[in-house]
Amino acid sequence: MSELTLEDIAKLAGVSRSTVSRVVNQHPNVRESVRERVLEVIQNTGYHPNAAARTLASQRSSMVGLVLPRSVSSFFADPYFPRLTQGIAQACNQFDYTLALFLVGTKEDEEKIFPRVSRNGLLDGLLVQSGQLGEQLIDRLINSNIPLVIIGRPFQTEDVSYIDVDNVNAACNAVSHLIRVGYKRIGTIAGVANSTVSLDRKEGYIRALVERGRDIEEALIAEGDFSEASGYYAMQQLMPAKPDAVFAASDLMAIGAMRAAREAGLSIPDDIAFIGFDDLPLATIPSPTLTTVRQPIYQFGIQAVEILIDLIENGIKPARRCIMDTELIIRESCGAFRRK
Amino acid sequence: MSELTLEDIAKLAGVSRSTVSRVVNQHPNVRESVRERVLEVIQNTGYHPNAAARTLASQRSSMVGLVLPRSVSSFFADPYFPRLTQGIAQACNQFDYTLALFLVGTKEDEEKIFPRVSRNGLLDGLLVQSGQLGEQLIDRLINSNIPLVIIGRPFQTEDVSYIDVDNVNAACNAVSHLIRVGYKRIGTIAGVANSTVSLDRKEGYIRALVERGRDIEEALIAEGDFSEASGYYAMQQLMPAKPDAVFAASDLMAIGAMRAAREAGLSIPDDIAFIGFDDLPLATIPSPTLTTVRQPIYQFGIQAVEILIDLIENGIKPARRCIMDTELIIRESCGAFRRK
DNA sequence: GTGAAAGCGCTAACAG
DNA sequence: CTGTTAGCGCTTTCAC
Repeated sequence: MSELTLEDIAKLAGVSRSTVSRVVNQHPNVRESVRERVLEVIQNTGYHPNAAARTLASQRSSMVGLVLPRSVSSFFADPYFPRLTQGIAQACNQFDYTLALFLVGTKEDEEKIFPRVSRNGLLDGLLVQSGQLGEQLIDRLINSNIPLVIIGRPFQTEDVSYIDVDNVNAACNAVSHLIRVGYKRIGTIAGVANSTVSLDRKEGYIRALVERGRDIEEALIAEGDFSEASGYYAMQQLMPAKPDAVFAASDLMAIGAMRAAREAGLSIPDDIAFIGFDDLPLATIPSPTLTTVRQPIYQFGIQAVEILIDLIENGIKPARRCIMDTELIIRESCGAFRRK
Repeated sequence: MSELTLEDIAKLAGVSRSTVSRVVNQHPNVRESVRERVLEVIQNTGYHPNAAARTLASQRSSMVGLVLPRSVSSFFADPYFPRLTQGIAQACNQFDYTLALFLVGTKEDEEKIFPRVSRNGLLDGLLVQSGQLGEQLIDRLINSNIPLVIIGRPFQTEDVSYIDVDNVNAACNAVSHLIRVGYKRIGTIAGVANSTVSLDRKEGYIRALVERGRDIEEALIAEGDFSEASGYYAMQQLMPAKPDAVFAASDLMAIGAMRAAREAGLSIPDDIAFIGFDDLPLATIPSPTLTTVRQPIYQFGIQAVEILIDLIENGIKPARRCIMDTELIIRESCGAFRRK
């Protein structure tokens, strides 16, 4: 089919190239009759403007990139990322942007990818999942001055646009709920310590206990990597401290922890209660179903894109911030329905 | 930083634009000393060629698209897709291609996306997940003559490059295994009927039974949509027919079915055995662990990209085909370890 | 409202 | 081996 150019269409419609360009770009200054004629030719020929030429001339590609850094790529096992990606892709469709996906596995990948994500790289803007410590990619990107939205609170927050949930409060609420229901020895399975999410959720856990005058016991704090398996192992570590409730920093870890508890002969939530974080669809599958902190993951993706497009179209200063709400979804695993 | 052009670098290095271009593109015809000098300037300035200009001039973008059509987008809940995407992204990194991701949710999305994925759309080639009936997008794409690799056997197979596993054989082997272990009333939970995967796996199920002279009972055949929940419901439908083994067309459905069986008070694999398909990481989590047909999902992605690049660089004729091997992974749920 | 003309930054013959 | 010269297909002033 087509290898048609603007010039060809212009000739066929009996107008100049500029006029066709105006029609294509919905520019107002075109006589209605002319517009119709041109549109018809475009229809009939199945013409589509050449994206590269357009990008070169207009300095706009209508493409944004999503960068999922090193530590994250393996997390692709966590439904969180597909869901986030889906929200982002959905928003891109809606706003007529194309989404480029960069999974950064290694330091080497990072080098390779850099030219493609920095200015001149065919991208109008960038979404970067972060919150990792020592993410030097982020610093380079910030310096390169490309519109950039960080997903998850970054360590350095000056002059950076980002979107996040209030992890501290969310975690604090979840743990407070456990206290309210009557649990005494509440443990937590935190995420890897080099990320803001993990730190914030752990801080929320601590805050809830401190607010009620409870002691913080190191033996009641374990660490996982957000995976099911890590939740399972973390729970085994917690066991000797005899927790009667556990707040896990992700649903997957909560589910792994429940598995460990069940294997150890504990009954949920009578012997031990659990609360997770995310509210993935699979939270409703185990029995008992999982009480968890709902994050609006999909909305998160949509928002991120909206902010990015704002940055692209209206300049990157001042930095935009967006903190989204969470909600404690009470199901069976926290014992609220039984103990009360 | 940089808004530098080839021209600038040329001036700084005291050579012509073409020479710089040659250096950048690793063209051999450059004197070593000159190359070094140019390279140094590039280093110092942090110059990166403008991708749009390059694409326009060379008619190559080094970008490929991955299209996940309508029916599939919701399936993003199935770890299969993230895993596949990961393989593809990995291969793209390796071969220095950028990956554009298109999640087609609605018919409307399809229209919007079309210009961006057809010729002129900034993409050198396309990977399309398919095997759906009535995927008219595919036909349009084939006609548009863009290098295209279909992931999953498409309905129309003439002149199309695709990559798939031998689903018929794989399913047949799985079911034969159940027969060998001694199960008598083997049911299946098939996928939605409008896809080649579902059809092929169901055919394999039937073939295995027929080969052993067994009857096909409609009441032992249920249908799901590959999700956990659909496996759960399909199992409930199967229950009245009293199957003593079930082959499910996906791990997720197998897990859902096992949940239903357990709730009905059946013990696995003593009362009823299960085999899944995919071998997702979560197949090892339930107890008993899930026997399943392993697909090399990640490798699948890598292969697909390799074929696509071959198509891009060496022309799209003749169509390439690639059928990958599967492997039956025997764990606990099929009862092989107990019954024998 | 419309056309002519000048690039956007790069690649790729073609001479030399 | 290197520089000169055309474009790639489109957007965007600037006149008319």
